[in-house]
Amino acid sequence: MVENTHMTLNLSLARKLFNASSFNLFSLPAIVRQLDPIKAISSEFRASLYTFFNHCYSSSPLHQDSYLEKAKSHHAVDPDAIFESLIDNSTHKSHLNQIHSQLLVSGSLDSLILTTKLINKSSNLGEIRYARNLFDEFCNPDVFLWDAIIRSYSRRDMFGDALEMYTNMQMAGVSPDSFTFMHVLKACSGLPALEMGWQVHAQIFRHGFQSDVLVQNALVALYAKCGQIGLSRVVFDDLCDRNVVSWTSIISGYAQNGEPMEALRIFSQMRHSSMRPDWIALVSVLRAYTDVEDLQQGKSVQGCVIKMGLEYEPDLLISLTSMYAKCGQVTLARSFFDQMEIPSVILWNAMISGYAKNGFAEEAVDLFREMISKKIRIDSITARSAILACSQVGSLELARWMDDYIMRSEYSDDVLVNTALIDMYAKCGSVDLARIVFDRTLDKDVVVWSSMIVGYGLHGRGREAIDLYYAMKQDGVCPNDVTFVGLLTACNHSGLVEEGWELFHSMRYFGIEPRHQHYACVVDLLGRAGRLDEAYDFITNMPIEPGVSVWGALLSACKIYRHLTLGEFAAKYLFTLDPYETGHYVQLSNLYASARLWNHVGKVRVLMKEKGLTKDYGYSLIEINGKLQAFRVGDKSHPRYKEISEELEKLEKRLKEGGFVPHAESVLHDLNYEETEETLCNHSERLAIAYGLISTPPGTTLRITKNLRACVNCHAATKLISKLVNREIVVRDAKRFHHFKDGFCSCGDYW
DNA sequence: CTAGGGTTAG
Repeated sequence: MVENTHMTLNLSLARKLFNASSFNLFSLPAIVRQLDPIKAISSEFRASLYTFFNHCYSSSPLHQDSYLEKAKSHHAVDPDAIFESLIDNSTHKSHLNQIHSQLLVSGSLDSLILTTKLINKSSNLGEIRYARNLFDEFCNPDVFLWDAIIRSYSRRDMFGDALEMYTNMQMAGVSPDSFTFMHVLKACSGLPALEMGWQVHAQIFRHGFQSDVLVQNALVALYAKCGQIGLSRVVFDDLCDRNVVSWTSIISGYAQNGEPMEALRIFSQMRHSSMRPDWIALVSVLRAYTDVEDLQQGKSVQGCVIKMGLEYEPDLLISLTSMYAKCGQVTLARSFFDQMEIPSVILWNAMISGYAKNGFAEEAVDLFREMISKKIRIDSITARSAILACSQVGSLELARWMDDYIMRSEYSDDVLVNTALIDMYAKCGSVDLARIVFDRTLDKDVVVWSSMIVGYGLHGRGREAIDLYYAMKQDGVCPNDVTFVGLLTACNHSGLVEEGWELFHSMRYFGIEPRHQHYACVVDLLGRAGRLDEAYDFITNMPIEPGVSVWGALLSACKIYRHLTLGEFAAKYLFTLDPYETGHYVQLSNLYASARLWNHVGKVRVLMKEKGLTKDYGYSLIEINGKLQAFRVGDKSHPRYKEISEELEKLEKRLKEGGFVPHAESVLHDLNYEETEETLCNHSERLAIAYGLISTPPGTTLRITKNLRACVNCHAATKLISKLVNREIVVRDAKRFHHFKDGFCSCGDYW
């Protein structure tokens, strides 16, 4: 039979080829192509060929179950189909390379379809340059090929290149399709480039895509990413055939633009329409609830998740973890975190940042360490969250460890990570180490400069903060509102009243509108100079309603200068604005105590009781050999308590000999001073110092962290101690750092 | 011959 002869011929040819070349899977399509032009092939022939394929595939690194399935059908012997399957199953650039050369051998390269597939696969494997090379081999790419290369760039976040290819495409006279617009718009939102987006929008009209759901959805996302949520809404409202993506885009758009309530409103509209949300839609909705911090409602979405059987969707677990972590429900968040089996950086980041944000800094650091020991790849967000946690722990040793880790990681040049390190060192007590990070940071942006300025301010090194500000301007970097918060704080903490006043007024030259914090700093400045009436005038002339920070600054100043009427006035505002903040009551109580108005002190205590407020007990932490030890008065649980109290007695004796007299008011009226900062502080600071003295070699700097602000007595005592024992003592209180040395403090006795 | 939307952080 003729057919049979053909078959035998072809099979023998195939065998010959098989034996001749060191045969591999990739040459299979070329062999099959040699078998052409046999179109009608008998089932017997196919069976033989199938055995052949089977042999090839089983010895190949690519497992082709899907292909073997296809091979049983008659399409299997189509070489292009084999190529297609090979491309689909490639996992490495070397595979693509072999396929490419076989395409050239078999003369299939003119098949745009296969090349498009090859380009798409290259970009999915991250081989963007290779994809571009493939593209460049074509003289007349069609729209699909253009789409493939634009998509490749866009998906790799190379938005500029994507837009450049789009321009080239237009110059080549190729008409875009909906996919072109989709990817071009994605590139515009990635940059983001609103102007370009507008131009593309016009072209979309010209090409008649105004009711194409794909393109319109991309427009909704574009305008949302550019902060033009109103325009997103217009596009969304004009869309008659909305799908689940349209709804998700507008919901997440509102959530991203700080309008979570509107996002949730649209979600309920969506539920009233017959549109069923999928898991991505639910992720967006959860994000909106996260911003609203409405746990009750968030839980109802969790119910929705379970009802739809999506509770094992990994990304929904991430969103639920993140939502609960952000709302402070870290235990609940942890239970979702623990449910997830596949490792995901985003999930770990959500948990770490959740811990850090809610005062569980140690847990955050532990989780970060666990991540490293489990060899889970971190990203720059992990690094930043972990660094943030370290700055809250406050241990300089931990800070050093973190810096060392980052320096050896791929994030040593990451500007955002370095900014976090600067902030961390400053908050862990060493502004000089912060400066080293600052100096090694390349391409300093305004945030890097500002962090360093804020750091100097925190430590009362106002001169250096101001010098750095001039250096920054010299460097051509424009200050922002945060820069000025740092500068003004620095001036406050260093007593640079005139400089601060001038800086405040220079803000308008940079077009920066002062915010509450800036006004509070000025009030603080004037207050420090004793110019209380001026401070009050300043407040009454503020263009914005004075808030807690402003009145708080005034009250502090009144306490220092014992200005009763003005202090009471400020306190009245504070109690209205923020009735449950213990600190304000303590401040007022201190004001009364300093004026020896003991019955007023008592009244404040009653006021606190009525509100159900309890005082925060003071404690001090000291870091010894990288370990933090906590002290509060009367706490005898420390294993070295006896030695500590002996040292303390010695210290008190030497203080007395050195002429230290405790603040008279607080000693006189034991019964009434219960709520003042003196009792709250409880001199835990001195316990920590005593422990530090007996646990470290002479001359070692002591680093102490307190939860409250410095109290007058402890501050005076610590100054003297630093001189008596010849040690530098660094104390971080709730607001700032004090560097005690030779009987002086860097704060100049004003805080 | 391609999917498109989302999650961390600031």
